[in-house]
Amino acid sequence: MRTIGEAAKHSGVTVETIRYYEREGIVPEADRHANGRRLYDEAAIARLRFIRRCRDLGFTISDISNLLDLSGASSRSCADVKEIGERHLTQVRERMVDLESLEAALIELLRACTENQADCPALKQLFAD
Amino acid sequence: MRTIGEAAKHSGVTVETIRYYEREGIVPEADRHANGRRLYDEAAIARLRFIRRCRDLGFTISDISNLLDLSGASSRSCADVKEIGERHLTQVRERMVDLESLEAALIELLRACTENQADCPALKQLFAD
DNA sequence: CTTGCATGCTGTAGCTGCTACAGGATCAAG
DNA sequence: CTTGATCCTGTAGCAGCTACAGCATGCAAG
Repeated sequence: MRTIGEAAKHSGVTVETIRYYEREGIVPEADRHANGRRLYDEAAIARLRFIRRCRDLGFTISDISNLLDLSGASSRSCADVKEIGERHLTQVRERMVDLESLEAALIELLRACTENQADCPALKQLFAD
Repeated sequence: MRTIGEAAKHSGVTVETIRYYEREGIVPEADRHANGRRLYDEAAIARLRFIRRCRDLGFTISDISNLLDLSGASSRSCADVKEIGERHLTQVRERMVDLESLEAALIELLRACTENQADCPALKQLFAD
């Protein structure tokens, strides 16, 4: 059984964030030592690491809660995981498309804005009726 | 001089958001009618429209404040605008790169996860040491 | 045995950029 | 005069943490 600091090191989740996850019910309440300090076994640390990886993959906390539930359930879990993952993948791709049009718009905005002119064409465009 | 509702319609910024911008000092305090209601002239509405367009381009409120300041200043403003714009463009491109590796990681994660198996390979991978 | 630093605890406020009320006043039309 | 739209202020909520304050405890060095 490890302290919260060690759990943080082994999971890649900060101490503050671990406590936040517990407060929000994203992970179950940790066991406590007689002195009141939290204690983490390997399963609890694996759960934190799992959350960390999911966050790195951009999943929402809500999705992660569902994934954690599925990891407990046995039946159909692979299909459900796949569904959550593909929905997220779709959202990632939508964001990429958004960023591409953003990029194009920014390039277009700054195109005319090359000289050290007082009357900036970019500002003019943004202020136009 | 228009009411806040009309300013909202003409600028594309909602009534609530206009009040929020004022509260936060992002736009100057609006003039008031004798009855206490806010009044907006064309310049104020153009400012709101400007903010709206900048937000659509993904600029932060902090950048937008700077851009608004520059639109008042005369000297060097085009070079400064260009700098803010290009810094933002760089960030947009960084986010695109991030999303691309996210996409790749998600595809890889879900690759093995095709069958309706009970022991989901994706979950297994996320839980691994 | 003491000193002092690291770590732990709870509780609360802040970040970004809004959005959504509650609870009331006022206006404009029928 | 009534009704419904619009306005006002003030406050709380969203996501997902992060950063304290203010205190208690543990552990190693001297």
